Amino acid sequence: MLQLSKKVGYALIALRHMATHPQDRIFTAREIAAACNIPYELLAKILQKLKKSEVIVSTQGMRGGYSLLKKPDQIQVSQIINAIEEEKAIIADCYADSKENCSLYDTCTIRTPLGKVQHNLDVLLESTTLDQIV
Amino acid sequence: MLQLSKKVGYALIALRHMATHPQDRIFTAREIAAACNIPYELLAKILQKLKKSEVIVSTQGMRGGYSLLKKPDQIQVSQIINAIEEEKAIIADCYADSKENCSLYDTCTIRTPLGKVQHNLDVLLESTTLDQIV
DNA sequence: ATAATATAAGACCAGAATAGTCGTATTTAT
DNA sequence: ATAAATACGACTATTCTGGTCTTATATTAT
Repeated sequence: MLQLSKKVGYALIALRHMATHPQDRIFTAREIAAACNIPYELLAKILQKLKKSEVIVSTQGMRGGYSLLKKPDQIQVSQIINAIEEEKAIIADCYADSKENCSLYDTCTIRTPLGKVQHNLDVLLESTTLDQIV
Repeated sequence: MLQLSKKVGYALIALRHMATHPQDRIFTAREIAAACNIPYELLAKILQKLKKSEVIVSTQGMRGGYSLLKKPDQIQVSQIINAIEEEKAIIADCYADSKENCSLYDTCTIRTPLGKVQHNLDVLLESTTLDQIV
């Protein structure tokens, strides 16, 4: 519960691997998988998602691979999470879908405060960048 | 991902229901379930966990039920989560279990920073209390 | 041109976690 | 005694996740 998935963990480890080497280097998925002991096929999909989210760039074909698009201090943890866990609300929405179900009042007073918690969480994850993890 | 479970949501909704009524009232699980449109058996187990974690108190037998043990501003969101999701790490640990797996260096540099994120998350959830959600 | 090496993409499966149900025991007021 | 409530644990079904496999496409070396 409220735990980062293994995929996000793998993403962080892989990005860290890239960040701790010269910035212009190109890394193949296979190389990172071997170095970090991550299942290759799984990592390949993770890297593809990171590419779609413009965290890294790829060059296809022989001698291809991936490299960081931004500097580590420009890559937010929230961005990495969102790249892999495509767009879910961090905090659950209110489950009651009509006024009568849950509340005697007209205004839903649980959705908004939960949203605040979510927002605070967002801010926290946005303010943490890759360089703080490397 | 990084989403509160439905159970935690139900717990929050139920506690909110109790907090918006006179503090000395006793609520039956069935009453709350009906009012908040939550499956009764599921809510019953949730309330039992909240009782074990001393968020609410119960009186057994006929005319029994549950009532808040503390005032809403004394009930932390983190306490509610922990009551239901028995003791899990919020942020993933480092998955590499030996030096060779992940890093060229001796010290694991990913565990500690992630721990910082986790700590910030803990602080956030501890500093949010039920009264802010009601 | 052809072969080799790489990303790209999607189907597929197994195991874990979650949500929800059911049955039964126990407590207590009437 | 009986009715109404909590207490507790087994069970099921569904969803999520991690991981694998297959195929297609792009690029480069030869």
